[in-house]
Amino acid sequence: MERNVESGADPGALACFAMSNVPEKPSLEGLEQRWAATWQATNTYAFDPTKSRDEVFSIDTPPPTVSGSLHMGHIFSFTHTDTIARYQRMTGKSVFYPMGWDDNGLPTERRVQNYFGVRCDPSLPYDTGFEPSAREGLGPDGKAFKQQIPISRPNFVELCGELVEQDEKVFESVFRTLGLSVDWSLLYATIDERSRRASQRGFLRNLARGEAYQQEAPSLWDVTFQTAVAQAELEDRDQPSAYHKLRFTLPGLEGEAGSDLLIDTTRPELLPACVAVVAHPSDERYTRYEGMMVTTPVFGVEVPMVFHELADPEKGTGVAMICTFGDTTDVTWWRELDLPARAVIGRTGRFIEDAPDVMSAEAAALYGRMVGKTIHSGKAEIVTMLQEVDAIVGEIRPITHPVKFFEKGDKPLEIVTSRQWYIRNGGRDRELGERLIARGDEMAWHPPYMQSRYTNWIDGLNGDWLISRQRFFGVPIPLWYSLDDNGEPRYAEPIAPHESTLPIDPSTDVPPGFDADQRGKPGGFMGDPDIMDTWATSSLTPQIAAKWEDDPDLFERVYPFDMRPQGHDIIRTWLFATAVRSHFEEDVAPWQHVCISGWILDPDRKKMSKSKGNVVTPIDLLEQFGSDAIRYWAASGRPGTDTAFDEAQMKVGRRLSIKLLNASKFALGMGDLVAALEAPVTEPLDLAMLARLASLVDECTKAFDEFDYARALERTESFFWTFTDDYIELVKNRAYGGRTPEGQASAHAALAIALDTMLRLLAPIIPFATEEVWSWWREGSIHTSQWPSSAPLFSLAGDASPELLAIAGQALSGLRRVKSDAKRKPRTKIVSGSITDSGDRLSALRLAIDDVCDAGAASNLELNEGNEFAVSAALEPDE
RNA sequence: GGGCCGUUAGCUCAGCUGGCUAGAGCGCUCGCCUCACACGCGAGAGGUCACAAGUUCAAGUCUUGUACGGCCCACCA
Repeated sequence: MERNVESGADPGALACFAMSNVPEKPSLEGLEQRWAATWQATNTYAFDPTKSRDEVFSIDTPPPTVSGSLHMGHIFSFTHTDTIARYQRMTGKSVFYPMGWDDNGLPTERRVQNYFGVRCDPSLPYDTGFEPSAREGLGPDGKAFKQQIPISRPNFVELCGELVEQDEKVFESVFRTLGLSVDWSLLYATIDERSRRASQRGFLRNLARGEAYQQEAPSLWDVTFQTAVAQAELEDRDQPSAYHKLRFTLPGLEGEAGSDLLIDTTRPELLPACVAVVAHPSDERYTRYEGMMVTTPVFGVEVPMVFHELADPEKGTGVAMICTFGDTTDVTWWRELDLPARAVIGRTGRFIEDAPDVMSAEAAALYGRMVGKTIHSGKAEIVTMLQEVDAIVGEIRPITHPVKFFEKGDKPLEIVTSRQWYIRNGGRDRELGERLIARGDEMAWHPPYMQSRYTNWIDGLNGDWLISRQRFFGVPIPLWYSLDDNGEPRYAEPIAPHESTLPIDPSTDVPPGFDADQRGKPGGFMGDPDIMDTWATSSLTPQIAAKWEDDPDLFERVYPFDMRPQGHDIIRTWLFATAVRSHFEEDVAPWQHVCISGWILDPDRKKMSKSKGNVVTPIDLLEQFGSDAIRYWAASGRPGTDTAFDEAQMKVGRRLSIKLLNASKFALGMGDLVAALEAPVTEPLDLAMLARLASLVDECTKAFDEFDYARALERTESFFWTFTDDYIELVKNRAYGGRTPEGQASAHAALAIALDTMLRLLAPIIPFATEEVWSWWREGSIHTSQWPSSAPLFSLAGDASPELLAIAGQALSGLRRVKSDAKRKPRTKIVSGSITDSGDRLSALRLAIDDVCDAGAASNLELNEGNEFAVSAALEPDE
């Protein structure tokens, strides 16, 4: 391996042998490329598939979404995982650490649209010659696209694959630069063949066992993406809206004339979809109208007055109109009160052609004024119509209220009735929910309080998991339906492929027993047009990574996984969905340990995000500070804790790495430290340092065993600075041979042992600097070396008091202070002085007094017993 | 409204099962090119541990409550 080796022109000495690998001027620059290449070339992190289950540590990494670029949140949490992987590897485990790319789904579709300026139109035929003419969202004229070119689904999927491949190369490069000890030969992508096979197999098995089912039902629908979405993908956003007080007509009671019934609504445009009005069953203002019909304004449709607990007497006038469908409460009322459906909003978010059939011809004509309009302009139209008949009472009152959005969408969700596939998740089955909650107890949560998010989410579920999506780029639902004589699909009898044929695409593959030319014809068949939700595939990452069914031997050795690292924001989605699948498929929790990372906050304590424009690209930071420095920053963030993006902390990490190089250079300059590793340690100060080191090893081992990389780092770092600032200064003279040969040999041995141990303690956190130093004097990679053991260190230290190092350090500090207060140089000689301290501490200090005198350039130090620690000294005259 | 987390020096945070005279780094002040390191070294200033009550010989550390901040969920008439 090439290195800046000095010429060796110094005719000096054999002693230079040990120095021969140490650069004249150690530096962090270039370590990432050099060592990443070496690790790759020598398969340093290769998983050994012959190891038995108890010798394996397996990690189920959630594949990052390949939608453009990595952000600091990835760097943060992947570093956490990597420190654990490296620790486990050093304890002798064969670490199964695969990487995956989550490349199917909407983010990729959207990125392809923006990048190539296209959109998918499934009705178009495949264009074999299609070449995207534009890149990076710019048209041929260099300006942003005004219009997207429609292309066929196969063309669109091709472009997805092309773009994803480019992105994945960039991702891999960043992760290699960051120093992730991933076994890249285990790489998978959620759209690759193995993932599609596992995903479809998983679904078909859910179907066979009755855990998956289809249903024609109202569900939340994104009108922009034109797909159904699941509960886990929702978020609330505050939106401006307005109360409209509508005048319905109540029937006359006991011969009285009819009267007005006033109803507040924020969605007057859904009036034609009104199927009932609802009040609370104990609300006496309305209970007397039970069983009667009220009349809607404008359309004059008669709807029943119904009663339900969810109607809030305090809200508005205490009575609400039930429309199909304005919100999820409407769906509940509609279902529980067995009301008819009168849909008016179509899948595109516009008013549909056909007026509800309960309308009179006259009403239908009025409805005609809304047909084809968006929700927004439909609302304006109905307000006009209401005003024409004086059916809006008082002012329209603007409000702001939370509205459900698809987390990736920018228009409010509508509720549309459609046929969709679901997987049971306990949302409609309390017993199943309880069993899934119990699965959470089978996992050790780090930090423990994160388990409550899992439990709370299951407790709050209100429906099963909707997994079908009306999109293009993803894993297809692996089913066909036979067509009856009228060409209508028999949805109740789906045709499933045999598992051995997976993966399939029902839009091109032909079901058993049919010919290709029967597609779409009466008596023939059709493929299910939908793809699966991205979570339906990524919930199987343990199975995918472990090569489920494709490699049963591997599966046995890694599943269930030891560790699942992830952010707390995806507990409700990824973690939960994965638990559901493993519960059904393997009847087990998918992991033994769940390690939750926090978020990265910008210095103003806000979550960093692209929209806020406060995102810094990882690669720039890796280059600016060095990978070890960035890893240091990441590893400083305690498990589960949101952490500020802090360049100051990265500088500290860089400083630590550089210091490690320099301190190592000093130690290795002493002579043959490999031989010194076996030499006797005799000096009390050296033994005290080793006693401290032994305790440190225990602390770090315990911390890493508890997945607390941050604690391990903090302890090691703290010791390291004491080591360099106090210990090295104290023994420097002795190590150079300023006292006895025995004292020198003892110092060399202690330096060698301490360096060897500290490098290994730091290796999981700062793999580059430690590997660099390791290469100066040790064989092989530090990352496949053994994690330090405290026992030999305790044995060496014997009954030496670890306190001595601190006592001597304080004495030295006192001597320095005298010089600092006198504004004299640190090397100024102390001609006489005294140290006052307790008897116990003084008797300890006596054991290292020569080292203290040497480090302080002091002679004639008196030790006086007293209550207060104090140092006084007379300095040599100023020149 | 329900749940969870946090509140310790100007800033970012340690402080594990209660025993400290409350620590670190950054920043700040002063000094220093000391033969590993000026991408450095040394010294120093700086805190009634959010507030209140309680348990205890002893509380930053345990209990209860309050305030403030954050996150998740529920709340769409």
